[in-house]
Amino acid sequence: MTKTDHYHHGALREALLDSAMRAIESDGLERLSLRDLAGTIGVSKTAPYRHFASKRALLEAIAAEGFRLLAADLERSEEPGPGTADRLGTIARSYIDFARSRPALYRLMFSKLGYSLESEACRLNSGRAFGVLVRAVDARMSTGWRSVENQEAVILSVWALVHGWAGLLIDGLLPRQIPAAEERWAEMVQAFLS
Amino acid sequence: MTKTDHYHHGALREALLDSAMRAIESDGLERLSLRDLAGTIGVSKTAPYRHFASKRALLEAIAAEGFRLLAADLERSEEPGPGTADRLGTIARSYIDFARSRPALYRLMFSKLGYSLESEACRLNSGRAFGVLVRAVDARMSTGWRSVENQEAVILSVWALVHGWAGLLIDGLLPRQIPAAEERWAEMVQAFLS
DNA sequence: CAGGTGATGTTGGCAGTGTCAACATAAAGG
DNA sequence: CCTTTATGTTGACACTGCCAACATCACCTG
Repeated sequence: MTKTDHYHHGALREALLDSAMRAIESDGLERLSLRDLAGTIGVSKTAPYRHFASKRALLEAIAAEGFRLLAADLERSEEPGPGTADRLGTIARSYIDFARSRPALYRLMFSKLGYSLESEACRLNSGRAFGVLVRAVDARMSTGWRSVENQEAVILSVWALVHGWAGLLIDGLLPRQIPAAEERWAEMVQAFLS
Repeated sequence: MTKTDHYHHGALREALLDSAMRAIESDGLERLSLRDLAGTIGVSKTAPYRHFASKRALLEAIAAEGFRLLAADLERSEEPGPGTADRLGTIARSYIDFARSRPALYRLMFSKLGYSLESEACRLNSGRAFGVLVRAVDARMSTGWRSVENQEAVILSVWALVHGWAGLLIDGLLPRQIPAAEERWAEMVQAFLS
């Protein structure tokens, strides 16, 4: 035991979040163990409790981080660029890419069992993500349209469609030869908005 | 301890499935404990292992039962009756009603963490449920249409939409004043199919 | 620069969990 | 009647989240 073994880790909170996200992605959420996590990081079994009041609190923080990442991805695909033509399509692709690249995190974010909603950070960042969708649908529909109610329903429909598709994809319920799924999505929205 | 306390329960398997379904619906899936279950039923902690190889096996059986119930509901709403006009709408309502009345079960069915797919019963009954959807979309589109590929994409789109909406509903992500959600659904499909 | 104070990490322990091995009971069938 | 077999019980093990008591160290104030 050299003197350079730090008694204090220095960035345990970040290390925990990071390790936990990696762990749920590789072994599944239900196999996540705080003790294992601490062990892997090289810290004692109860050290995490100095940064998170409970396992649930850790998961809530992870979900919040997930919404932050999702919002960031969506906002990036909202920026003006080469593919500005079909902005909604681009956003949808980002959304589904996110769910696909971090399926366990995505499931956790919408589990409600329930992490998510209770935390302020979750509400804030999911609001940001939702905002991107709202703006995109707004832009597409702005050519004179009906009630606000109607608009809300359309937005939710679009969200439900993409969210549902993401779910089917990451839960392995789609036949293998449907890479065209996302393209089809674009058609659907187009059809609906006309 | 009277002599009439049966040493053998008689229908433990069914009692376990039943109690477990009730328990996950009232306390959440992650709080389900085999020992508690056994205790509530009035049997020793390891008795369940005579009927299920593991907790996971129990959950798989529950998921299978869920798909059986869902398939039954959907098939019932397929029968000729008063509301045969908009069959797809009726089926969608059944689907969403199912998810809403048994949210925890519905989540378990699509968890993949993962129960579901591996079991034969799950595959069979989810196939039955999917068949109902296929037939309904078929009927609606049969007025001369494009490729089979296209048809498949449409079916999956419809499923994704309803599935996604169910998810948003049971995870409490929809603003409270959207009871009109299901009606909007009908509009969307209609729009898409035209 | 001394010393105390608060944030961070550790040790030991408790109650609860899924699961296995060994044993007990009772219903069924020759 | 006696054995077989399905079913249920007991005891134990390794693991979990979490709490209380203690250790270490960075930092601030005198």
